[in-house]
Amino acid sequence: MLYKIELTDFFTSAFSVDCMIFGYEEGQLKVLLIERGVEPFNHYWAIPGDLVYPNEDLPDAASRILLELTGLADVPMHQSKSFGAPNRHPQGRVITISYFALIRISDFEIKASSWAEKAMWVAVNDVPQLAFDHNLILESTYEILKQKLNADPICFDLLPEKFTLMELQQLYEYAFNTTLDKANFRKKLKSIPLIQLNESQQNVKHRPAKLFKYDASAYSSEKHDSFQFNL
Amino acid sequence: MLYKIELTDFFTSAFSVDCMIFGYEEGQLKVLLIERGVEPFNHYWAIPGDLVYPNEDLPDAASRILLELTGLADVPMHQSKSFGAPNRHPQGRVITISYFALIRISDFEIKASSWAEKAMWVAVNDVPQLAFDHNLILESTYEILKQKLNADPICFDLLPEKFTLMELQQLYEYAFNTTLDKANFRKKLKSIPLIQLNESQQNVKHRPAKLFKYDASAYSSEKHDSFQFNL
DNA sequence: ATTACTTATTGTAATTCGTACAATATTTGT
DNA sequence: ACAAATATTGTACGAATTACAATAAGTAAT
Repeated sequence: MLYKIELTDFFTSAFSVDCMIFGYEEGQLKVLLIERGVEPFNHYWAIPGDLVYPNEDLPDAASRILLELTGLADVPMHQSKSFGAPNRHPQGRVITISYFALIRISDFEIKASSWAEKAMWVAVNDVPQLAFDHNLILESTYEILKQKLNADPICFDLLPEKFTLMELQQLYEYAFNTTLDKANFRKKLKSIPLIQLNESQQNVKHRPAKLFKYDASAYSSEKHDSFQFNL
Repeated sequence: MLYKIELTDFFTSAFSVDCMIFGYEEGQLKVLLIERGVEPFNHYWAIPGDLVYPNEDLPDAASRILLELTGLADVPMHQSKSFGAPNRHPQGRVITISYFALIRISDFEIKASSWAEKAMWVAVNDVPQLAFDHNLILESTYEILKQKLNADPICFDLLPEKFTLMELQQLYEYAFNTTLDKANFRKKLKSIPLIQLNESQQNVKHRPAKLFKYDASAYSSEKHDSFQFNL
């Protein structure tokens, strides 16, 4: 640098959090978007997010902002990545820390408020051009989600509490854009604690499938070596 | 909030990057630390890191700061996690984005400069109390490193260019604190493009092992399905 | 040169896991 | 009762994993 920078020159930035909320509905993975009602990017669709208060912790900010913009409360979020290109925000230097969560769409009611004009679930494969660098954030966070889907049994956060094995399989087929063998998929599930209920699918024109529940407490009481050494 | 916050109230924060540089030497995984020569936390050991210039991109800042403090240049870094507790920095609100890299210790010369009094390689299992929340950052980044070691062939960034299979095995045994069967370890390596050289270990009091090289270009020209579906 | 010693490297057998199908079972609707 | 549709289970084969054992190839002392 050619001139001396004072410490106070550094304290001229802001940061935001962006909350990518994933849900699964009608056989599609969807993400919750809002329509902005303020400048910049007025009337653009965007990932719900806003500036963090100067004294607010990041997870608290994520919860507050998600609630203010979309009405969603009590959604446990995970940190994703941070984005800090100098010109990503037209009003100044703003770094954003992105968070994500998986929820059951039917368990929540979304309601746009504050400066969000609308809130809507959009299929991840059908997302329009978004405000700021939000398309980049979305792509990047979707990759992280897929990694997690592969490593941890978080798929059950997306499905209804009672689900058929076929629904579970279709979620994976959709997320990874692949097809899986029914019989072999079920063999893989042997390692997961699923409880078969005495209930069946309703209103189908053929043999109904049994409904299952995921036994989260049984899973967490097992040991799960993360070490697999795949190279 | 009980009072109105102006937009300018948000632009009162700063952010930093912290660079966790991992190396492997004498059978130990080590991390590069500096001794601070400034307040706050004067004379504490710390992860090399500093405030980002208001117009600087994050990866550029990481490279600049690592060079200024430790003399390391041309080290490709990956983003780790971000830390933003409101009181993590005593002089104001500072969010830090942590980066990490793996290097061959012998390929670089470290030289403390700027406000770094010293720079030193420290075994990850022998790290003292650090400045700020750097112990937390270190633990968290070490976990991410282990994940990556398991998923990608990045172990070769830590080893010398020519290595024995036993050295490779010991790196994994050390990183994951486990023991592995020699014969079975080698079978796993069948899926990795290794080139056996016409050279052997030197100066050992027993049968010397053959030296190998990793063929990075062969690996990158192969297909590597990330989808494994472990649940 | 011969031999003991130490570690490198390869081999084997039993078992489990992954994969591609095929077969059977159970419900709906005619 | 029977066809239609999907659920669920089974089988067979090869690949991968695991726990050992056996062999090979150097060093160092006799």
